[in-house]
Amino acid sequence: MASTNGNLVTGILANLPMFRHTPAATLASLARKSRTLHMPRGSTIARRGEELPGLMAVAYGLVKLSLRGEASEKVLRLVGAGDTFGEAVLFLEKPLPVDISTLADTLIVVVPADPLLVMIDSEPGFARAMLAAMSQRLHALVTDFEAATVHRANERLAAYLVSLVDPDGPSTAMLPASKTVIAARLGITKETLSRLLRRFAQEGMIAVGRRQITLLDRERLNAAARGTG
Amino acid sequence: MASTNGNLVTGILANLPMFRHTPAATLASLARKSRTLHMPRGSTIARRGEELPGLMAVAYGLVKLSLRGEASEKVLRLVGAGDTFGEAVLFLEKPLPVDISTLADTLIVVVPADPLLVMIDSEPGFARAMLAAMSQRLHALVTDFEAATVHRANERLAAYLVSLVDPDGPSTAMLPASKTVIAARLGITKETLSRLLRRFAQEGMIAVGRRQITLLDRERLNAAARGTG
DNA sequence: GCCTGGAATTGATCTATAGCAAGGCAACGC
DNA sequence: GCGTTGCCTTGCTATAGATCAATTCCAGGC
Repeated sequence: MASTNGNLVTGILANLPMFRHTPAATLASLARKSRTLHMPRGSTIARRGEELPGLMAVAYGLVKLSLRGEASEKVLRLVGAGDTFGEAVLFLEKPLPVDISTLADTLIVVVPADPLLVMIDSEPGFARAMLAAMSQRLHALVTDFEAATVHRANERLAAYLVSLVDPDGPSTAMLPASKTVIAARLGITKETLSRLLRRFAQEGMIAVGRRQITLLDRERLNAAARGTG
Repeated sequence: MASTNGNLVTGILANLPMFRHTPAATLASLARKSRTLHMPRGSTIARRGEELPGLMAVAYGLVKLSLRGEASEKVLRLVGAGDTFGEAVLFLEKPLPVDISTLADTLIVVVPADPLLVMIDSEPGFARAMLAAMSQRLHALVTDFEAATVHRANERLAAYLVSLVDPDGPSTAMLPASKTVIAARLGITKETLSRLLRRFAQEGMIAVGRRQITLLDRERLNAAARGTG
């Protein structure tokens, strides 16, 4: 469905870091070539092996990129409002290496590949913004890779909990998804997550209430994240 | 040390995929601004937290990018002749997330960041080549991530062994590094690697001689890599 | 040829985390 | 209210792979 509400789409694009320095006119033109994709919670957007119709920007909702081994799954990334995915497959002939689905009612802006490729050559600074975005993604992946391979489950969880809350704000945060999904994100089973949360709570480091987590002792959590606890 | 042998450097750069479509004159100019870095086996090129002086292209030798947890280490990537590293940190303010050292006597061409950034804006097609290179890297990392998190040690090893040999060439290949390093690359200990190799050999899937590996049954190896064995 | 040091093998344990099974709890429709 | 349906929790057991501890195997230097 071609968007009848160009302003909305333009606004969403304008707030993405990679378009921070793109002139308004160019952005409006890009928005006109884009379309929106509305998906209810639990929909499959694409499966491993398929292709993506363009760069995907999440306007609202929550998208899950995951790897599936028989039975269990590993969540590679959760993409929320104001974030994008699909950059890498734009510039490559390769098919998607992940499954993509929604964890909430979600609106996505689909920016087709062609105008983006044109912009890379014509719009000064855009290529660099895109490279910076991809570098960031690469960096984040390396960090996750490190967590998954050299740190243990309790360290990963501690680091994750700390990352959930604003460093100098209140110590309370909501989990962005169900504990089952969070567990898959952390590369552990829901059972292990449950046990670790209880242990942390018993040790007085956190308090848990449904999806709400309160950090009671950030010092010790940070130590635990480093394996120094 | 500024290179006194511009031809050599130009040739090395010309053979990198990302410069495939760069005009010879531009390449020569870039080569003039580059320098070479000769490091004996076992040298540390940079440590986590430091910065890199530019894009690093390996002319000959072998470079190891690794993550270190106390005691054990995980090898993220082995970079051989004709390959590059350090792209991501060029476009980001972030420090290196890995330790970098040489596993053999190595010559590196260091291409400083500034002229590359200029080329991104001025040289049509170069930005896209760079984006393609980074996409490839991202894709490879996702593949490794999947291997490390959803596949088991024997599956990872089977997949790795298959990837070592040319699909329609001879069934024999040399390990690119010591078994200790290969083990760290696969995210297992050298002891486990040793046991798995023996098991594969006993089951008639491979033959092992020092660093030489011969695949005797690719079918079963592929099955093992998929966990279907 | 003989030593010497790093790499590889092998065996004997140990442990973190998975897997299974059986509830428990909150939310929602009727 | 009261089942039904999805999470989530909790206890028990199983296991892949790590860790510890000896050897053994080479390759290179003298």
